[in-house]
Amino acid sequence: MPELPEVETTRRILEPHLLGQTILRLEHTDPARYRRTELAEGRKVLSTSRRGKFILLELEGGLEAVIHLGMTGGFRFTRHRHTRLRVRLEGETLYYIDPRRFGKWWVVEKGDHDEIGLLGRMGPEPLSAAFTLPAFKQHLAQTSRKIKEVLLSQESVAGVGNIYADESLWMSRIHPQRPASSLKPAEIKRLHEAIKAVLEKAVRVGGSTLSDASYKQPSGESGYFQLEHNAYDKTDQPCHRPGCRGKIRKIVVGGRGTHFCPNCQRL
DNA sequence: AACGTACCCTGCCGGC
DNA sequence: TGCCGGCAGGGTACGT
Repeated sequence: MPELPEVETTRRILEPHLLGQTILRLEHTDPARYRRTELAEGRKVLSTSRRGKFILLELEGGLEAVIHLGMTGGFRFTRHRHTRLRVRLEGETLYYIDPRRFGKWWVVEKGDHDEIGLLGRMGPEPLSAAFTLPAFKQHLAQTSRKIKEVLLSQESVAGVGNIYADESLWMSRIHPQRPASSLKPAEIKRLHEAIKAVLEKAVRVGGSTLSDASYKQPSGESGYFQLEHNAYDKTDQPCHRPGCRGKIRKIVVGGRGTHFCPNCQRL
């Protein structure tokens, strides 16, 4: 589900439930996926943050819980059939759900991310000042990989997944299969701005809840960005760009379903 | 370095 | 109605 806007929405909703609270127990039966969670027990949550698609909880005692939601991970405030882990707090229980079990938890010494390789090589946060046009330009110049694959790799910019890659490329009128190093300065500038605009808007409306509803906010409420999608999941529908007579097509890029307008996103 | 493929899992949808 | 293949927001580990 969860790309940057969904993860950030989740973090914002959880934060007031966690700050200053003691994690009494983290109950689960899968120590391979949810690692060293016993170290968090009995400790207070000092702060919450997000890096790309990871949620980070700073804990007492110099520890940190790192959570990746995978494809179908999320939280609920009430019991749920796909509960994989229960977070017992002083006054309530949070239910971590994950039907496909691609999500993972780690409890580590704060900042010790050796075990989580992606965290170490992840690019800048797209909604922070660290995501500069010159740095983005330089990253893209270094590789001939397809631009969509580069966006999904997390290494040039953090937190962009399949939906927001398609939406950003549509907005900037760039074909998903263009070699990254072939993008012209004006195109990179459009893409840089599109990534920020798309993610900002999506965060503002609580992310995307698709028809299968695998992502919802912890209360069960939907996000609303799916109403603003222009490419993702719009196969065969007319392109929304004013004056464009194209029709959204679906292809496979980097093994992922990819939606784009062949008329205004040319190879 | 750049691809391709398989894999980790479960649920849902469309076609037959 | 029922079965079955295909597909899904992510990421890793292989091979060539």
